[in-house]
Amino acid sequence: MSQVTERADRSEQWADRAEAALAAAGHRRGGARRAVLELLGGQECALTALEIEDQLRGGRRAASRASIYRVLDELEGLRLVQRVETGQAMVRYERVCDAEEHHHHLVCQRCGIVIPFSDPALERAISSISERVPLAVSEHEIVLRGQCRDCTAA
Amino acid sequence: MSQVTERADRSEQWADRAEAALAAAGHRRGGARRAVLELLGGQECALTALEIEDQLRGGRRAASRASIYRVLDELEGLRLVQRVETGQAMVRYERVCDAEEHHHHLVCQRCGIVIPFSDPALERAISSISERVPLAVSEHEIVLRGQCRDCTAA
DNA sequence: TTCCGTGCAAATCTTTTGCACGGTC
DNA sequence: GACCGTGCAAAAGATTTGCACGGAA
Repeated sequence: MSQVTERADRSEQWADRAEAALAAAGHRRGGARRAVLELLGGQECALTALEIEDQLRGGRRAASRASIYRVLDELEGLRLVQRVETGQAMVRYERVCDAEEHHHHLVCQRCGIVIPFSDPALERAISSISERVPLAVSEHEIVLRGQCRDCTAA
Repeated sequence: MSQVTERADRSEQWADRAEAALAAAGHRRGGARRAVLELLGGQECALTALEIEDQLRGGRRAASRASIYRVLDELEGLRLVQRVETGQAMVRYERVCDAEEHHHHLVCQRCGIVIPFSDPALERAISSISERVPLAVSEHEIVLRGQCRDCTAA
């Protein structure tokens, strides 16, 4: 099976799993939500609410901005989606996935591009800290900022 | 010299150094800016613009919200202040200090309290990553979220 | 005297909310 | 048929901007 197909499968998996979780939580189905789920499922990294709105208007089924925020909020509550604070004007959202896909973000301060990265040693350091800190840690977020290669070249 | 006095000195140092940097960058003096500098200099951790406004109105010299945002923006540009994205509604700001005071943040998702922490192993992991990543890293930010002891007890 | 820093008020922009309609269960 | 999800429009809230005045250089 090709990598592309694998990814498509995994995306569908996530959207389906999310819809099942929503149903289990007592939610009904709806077009706007399904569209957001499918879009997020196919994304590797974080999108803003406005990017989601644009992409949905461009393809699939359009959804109103209010519905997008509502869906994202529900999904965040169920831990299916997480917010990413890139330090730009808007909050970004991405699907929560299994440990092996867990990642953090690089943000270019010039062009704003967001690039995912992951590092096992970093995760170990975080776990270790989490045990020694006066807080029951349930999640962590790491952002590295700087200038990306394209912007450095330009 | 007592710890308290040391801290007071360090705060003044920061405010003075910041004012010098501002002057070097061609800025004139001003009351609102001085008030913000003195307040931030005396803080160990990050404040929101609105918290700054409240504290200034309570003591020292009051400053308008617009001026506070303008001052924070200037200071951020000069790398004297850094934004902290705690994932709450508002951005927080804190003074940038020397390496030994460099820290990150714990955020309670229930009560919103922000607690600083630091960890050398974590910094090493970050430095190591910074060299291997497709971005010229100039800063990093780490936030651990969870529930603080008070909220767990309550 | 020139120009910048400040305050006030208005504008901007993201995110949230109230309400009515239509679809899901 | 009851209730929830959705869209629209208005509201809310943080941050930014335009403008005029007073103080710093």
